[in-house]
Amino acid sequence: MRYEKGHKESTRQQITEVASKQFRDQGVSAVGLAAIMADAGLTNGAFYTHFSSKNDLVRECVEQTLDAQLQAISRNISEHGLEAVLRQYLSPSHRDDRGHGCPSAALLPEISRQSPEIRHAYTARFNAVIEVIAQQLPGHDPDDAHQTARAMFALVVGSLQLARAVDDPALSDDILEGAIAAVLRLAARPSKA
Amino acid sequence: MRYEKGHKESTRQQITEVASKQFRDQGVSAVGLAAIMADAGLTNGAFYTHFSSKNDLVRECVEQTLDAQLQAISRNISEHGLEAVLRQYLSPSHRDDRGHGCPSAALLPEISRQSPEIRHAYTARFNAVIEVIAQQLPGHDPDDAHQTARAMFALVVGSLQLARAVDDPALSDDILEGAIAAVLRLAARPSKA
DNA sequence: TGTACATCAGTGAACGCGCGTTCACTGATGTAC
DNA sequence: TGTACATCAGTGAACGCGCGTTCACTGATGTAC
Repeated sequence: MRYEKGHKESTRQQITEVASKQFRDQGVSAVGLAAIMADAGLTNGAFYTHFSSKNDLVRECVEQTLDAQLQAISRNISEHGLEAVLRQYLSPSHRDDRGHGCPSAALLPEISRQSPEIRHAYTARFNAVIEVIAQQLPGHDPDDAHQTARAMFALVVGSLQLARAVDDPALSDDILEGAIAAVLRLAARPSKA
Repeated sequence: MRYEKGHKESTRQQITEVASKQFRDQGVSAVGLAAIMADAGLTNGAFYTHFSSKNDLVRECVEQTLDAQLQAISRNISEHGLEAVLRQYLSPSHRDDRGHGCPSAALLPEISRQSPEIRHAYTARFNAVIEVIAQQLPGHDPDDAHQTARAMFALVVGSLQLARAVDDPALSDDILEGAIAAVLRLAARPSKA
């Protein structure tokens, strides 16, 4: 072969990584394939030897970034605990680095407008991360733990989005800090004591 | 004049309403001016007698929809109370009608990528709605009321986005119900009792 | 061993189309003299 | 009173450009005989 073994797979991975960053930075519909391919060091036409369509690439990016996030959260929770993960998620450095951050915070409204298979891929991974969070809520009965975990997730995603949207740095910091306090309150308190 | 008095203003309003719906339905960057103008019953070129650019239209839409939402929330809170507003916000009918719903839930990540003036307009109106919510939290001291109000807002926005993104109707309903319970817990409980 | 052919990742130009924006023009009305 | 001109919301074609996608081609390597 002209290229060493695994070359095509690593090129595909390179495209996916570049695209995942650009999608989170600028939004899925605002990024064109030409910009992605140029950033990946390739020309336009090569795209279709790796993906069948832009939708196919978006699905791959959503799946990969969510899988990576799930792994990172699982590892960090078992190593450092839920509160440490929470503080990292709601940190200024995460807020200021959309391109490598949480896909839900960067793309949720767009995900709800994507194709059925992308929404399906999102749903499965959302449930997986909720499962991991729910296991950190031992004071709650199982149903309540899941409900609470979903609310905690919604709270941190919404807060990160708000912290990124407002143009007042002090307010942005307050949003992050207030969210940490609120999530800890939700986590600490079973709804039926 | 060829047109009755107030004609131009009502045309501008018509464009803004059509655009606000389409932006929330499909996202700002996915909607073109031609589609907006066609829906408003006009041709392409007339756009620039009303707005100086697409950015100008987006700013107007963000301002108007947020102002309308603030008025609606204020009125409904004083008439029906915070919990009723909450239940309406997190209702299936709101979830299923993006086009006429909360601009934050439909557009937050995109707002964070818009021009400085749009982010500034967003910030002012975000603070206004937080003020209204904070006044409904009498058990909290002022700083805590604002922090809690922000967390409540982030929670409902994030939950509505999640309820729209997942492809499992039962899960979507559970997200909305769990969010109601969680927001009420945040509202009920001062962080320092 | 040498040669003909198959493979295949990637090139780069082109497809039709829609984008945001510009502009010469229309035509109904109001105003000036 | 009649006529010439100003006003202005809206028309519709066109601008240059980028979109997602297609496709004939390249050229280095592997395989068959």
